[in-house]
Amino acid sequence: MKFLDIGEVSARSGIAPSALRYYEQAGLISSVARHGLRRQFPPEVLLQLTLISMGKSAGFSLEEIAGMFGGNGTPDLPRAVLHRKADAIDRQILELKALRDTLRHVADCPAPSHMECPTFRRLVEATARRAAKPTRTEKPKPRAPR
Amino acid sequence: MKFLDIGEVSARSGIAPSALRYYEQAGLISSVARHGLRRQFPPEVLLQLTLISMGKSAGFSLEEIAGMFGGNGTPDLPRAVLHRKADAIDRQILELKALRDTLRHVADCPAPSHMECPTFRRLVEATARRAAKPTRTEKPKPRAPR
DNA sequence: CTGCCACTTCAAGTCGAGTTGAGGTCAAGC
DNA sequence: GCTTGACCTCAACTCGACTTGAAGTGGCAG
Repeated sequence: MKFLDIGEVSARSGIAPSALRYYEQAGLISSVARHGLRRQFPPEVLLQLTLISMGKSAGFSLEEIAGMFGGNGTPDLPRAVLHRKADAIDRQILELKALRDTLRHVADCPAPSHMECPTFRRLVEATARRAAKPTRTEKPKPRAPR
Repeated sequence: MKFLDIGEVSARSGIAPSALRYYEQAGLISSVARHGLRRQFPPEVLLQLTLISMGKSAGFSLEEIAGMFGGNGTPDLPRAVLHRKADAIDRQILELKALRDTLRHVADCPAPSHMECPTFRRLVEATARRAAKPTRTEKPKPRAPR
């Protein structure tokens, strides 16, 4: 009875109905009924959508996100995989901190060319060193996180 | 004299030559000469590429990255803008932490449906609350960070 | 009962970020 | 002096994530 019309979901989540349909097709969310033609979603969908946008902003593809939290909102993945994802996020946080610090430094450092500023180089090189260790021996292709 | 051939740059950075050419076209990096046809890059390009991949993994578009660190490797943006970018990254870090915690919780919580687990809801809702404050009054379009 | 309007489907289009393929060039090693 | 292999250009293609457009449907207001 207390289902949300797709328009409702769209309004509350800020996500276009077309995108919601797309997500449903991709198995990220699922509607439970129709009112006329209109999809009706269970209220949890709002939580799921939050999860989805978190995942997206973390650089995961919709497919990966679907893997983390299946259409039911519960993950179908083994714990170990989830922990590995979490670890990946931790590494990404480190990178983001480096980027943030670099940015702030660049904003404040009066040096004419940052490429010569030792602080700058240190910041960037620290990251380069971290990024340099290849996680997988197979497939050295960098595989952009999109 | 001590320039790097594009092949060298590709090998050291792990970025395909085609991508390097693409970046050059996009104004993110610039070659300084040719050896025959082959592009020669100054050594700083490796630093710039590190910056670029940091930016990419932070979810910035190539265009935004170009804005942060112009082709010269030095930013052409006013300090305030850079600081705002840094602040945006800080917000993203918070989101990532929430996602990571959610993931870890999901991996460990034995509850049958996470949608009912109060810890889970708290985690997600905390994020939703943060994400809910609209930064711009104009254009409520969420504008995925890609 | 009639409109209206937000939804529906399905196909096609768009945008960013590259990759791929055809046809060409060049400097280095044999 | 050839051949080879890695690069060159330019156009076309791919892929993910959606959006847009055309043509249709159905509940609700008047």
